[in-house]
Amino acid sequence: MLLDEALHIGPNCGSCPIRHRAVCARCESDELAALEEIKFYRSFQAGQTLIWSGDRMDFVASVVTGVATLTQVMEDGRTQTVGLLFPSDFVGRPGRDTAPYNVIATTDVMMCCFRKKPFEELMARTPHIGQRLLEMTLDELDAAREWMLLLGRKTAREKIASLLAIIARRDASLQGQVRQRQVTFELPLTREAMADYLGLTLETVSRQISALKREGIIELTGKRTVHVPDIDRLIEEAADDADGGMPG
Amino acid sequence: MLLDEALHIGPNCGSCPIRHRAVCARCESDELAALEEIKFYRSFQAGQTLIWSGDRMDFVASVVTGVATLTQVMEDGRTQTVGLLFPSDFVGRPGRDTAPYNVIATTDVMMCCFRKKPFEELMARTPHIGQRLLEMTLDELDAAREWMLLLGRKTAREKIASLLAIIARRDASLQGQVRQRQVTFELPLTREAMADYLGLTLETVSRQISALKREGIIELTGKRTVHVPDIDRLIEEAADDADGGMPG
DNA sequence: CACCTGCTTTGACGCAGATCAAAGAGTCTC
DNA sequence: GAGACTCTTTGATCTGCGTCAAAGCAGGTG
Repeated sequence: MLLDEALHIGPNCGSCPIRHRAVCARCESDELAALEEIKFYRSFQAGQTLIWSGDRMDFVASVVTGVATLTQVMEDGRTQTVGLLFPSDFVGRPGRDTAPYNVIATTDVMMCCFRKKPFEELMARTPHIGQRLLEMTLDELDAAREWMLLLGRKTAREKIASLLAIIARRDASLQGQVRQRQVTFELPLTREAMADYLGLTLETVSRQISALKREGIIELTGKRTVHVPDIDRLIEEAADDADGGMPG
Repeated sequence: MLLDEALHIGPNCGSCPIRHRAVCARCESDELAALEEIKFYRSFQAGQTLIWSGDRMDFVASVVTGVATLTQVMEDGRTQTVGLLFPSDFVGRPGRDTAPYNVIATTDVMMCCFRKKPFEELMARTPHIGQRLLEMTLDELDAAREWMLLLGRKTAREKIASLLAIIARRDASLQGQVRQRQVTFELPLTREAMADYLGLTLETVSRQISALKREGIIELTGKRTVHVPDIDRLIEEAADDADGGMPG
């Protein structure tokens, strides 16, 4: 299924689904042409580790379709996910050559990769790429800090509600939808992956999801399809101030 | 005392203590001259809130001396510090005009401020500033993600040891020291500020510090002066892999 | 079909860290 | 130098979440 998409995406940036959100968003057609020269697609299956922490990185990349996680693992096995990568998110850091985290596909994933050396040279020549990357990095920093509040101070229930709200929001924005009261989406993560992201155990994740279900805040079809009858109630459970961190 | 320093720092970037680490690090002399035109110094006392979350920000700034925190506060008062600002660290975000966090001085602080509008214009013209800011933002993102591991997965004791190790390291690097087995430094934070950064209560912070003292891993003179007889033992307690996150 | 294997749910119990409470220690003011 | 204030330490108790254990529920395979 993902391979089909790959065929459709082809080598032409003009028809790329993340053209206007990714690191290339601000590029003019000549800059885009230069990027096309050094890009290549790679696809991965759900569960595969794309990049191992400590490995040499000879490319940087954008997620085109699918979801991946950035995770850190301590020597004794304790695991913390430090970032969720959705379509248009950027992987890798210009000017560094070993990966600091594991990157793991949690669904099938398609990546648009650029060889690192030429990408860095291109960045030095074309300010639009660096500008966009700065913007995206600042957004990621904000997201990381929002997550620090979650990890440090929220209860298990608030953590789950926050995660569901964030996935619902990203899912909607990918489809360019306006904000709606009801939403339905697929969970791109196993209970264990959620636990790793939320700083919980998988048992606690399961129990809290059951509790939200019991109280009618969410409805499940199978284990992975979530329906939220009233998004505001979910956001209330997340204990975020204001609007739950809508882009602004 | 800080006011004395302010007099000494004066308008001349050439003699600035953070000249080679701050956002202006890569600037040539003409770029520096342009920055000097729009800069001004402000100093604050320990405990003062420099910036309130939600406030309009009409400047960006570098910390010259002292330490400040970035903190988020939930509606019910739960507080999480999401960043420590040491000398040379940057505050504010070009292209955004309301502050997302409280910025609080935990010691007396001197800031080198730039009016936002002219700074943004300057950034558009001089790539060196944007490049350096990207580099610094990527470093902050790494630090935020390291902190996510701490908040999500470390024990109270490991959290305290990690914080002490980080302060010791930043303190040493500010004085350009090589790595030594023994170090002594001042804690720039109250127990409560430490708790807010570590996702703990102040009582737990106090208990864990007492425990580390009892076991000879640290020694205290007064409440704030910490002597570490063997930094490697402290890093071991922090449960970081490898070298405890030395710059690399 | 029976038997995997991976993911999830639910239950019983224990503990690290939170909460509540009180007292010590340093500094400032009058 | 007595009182007030802030910061810190220490003790007693409580609780949310982790740990350990077992069973349910797909989907895949011979």
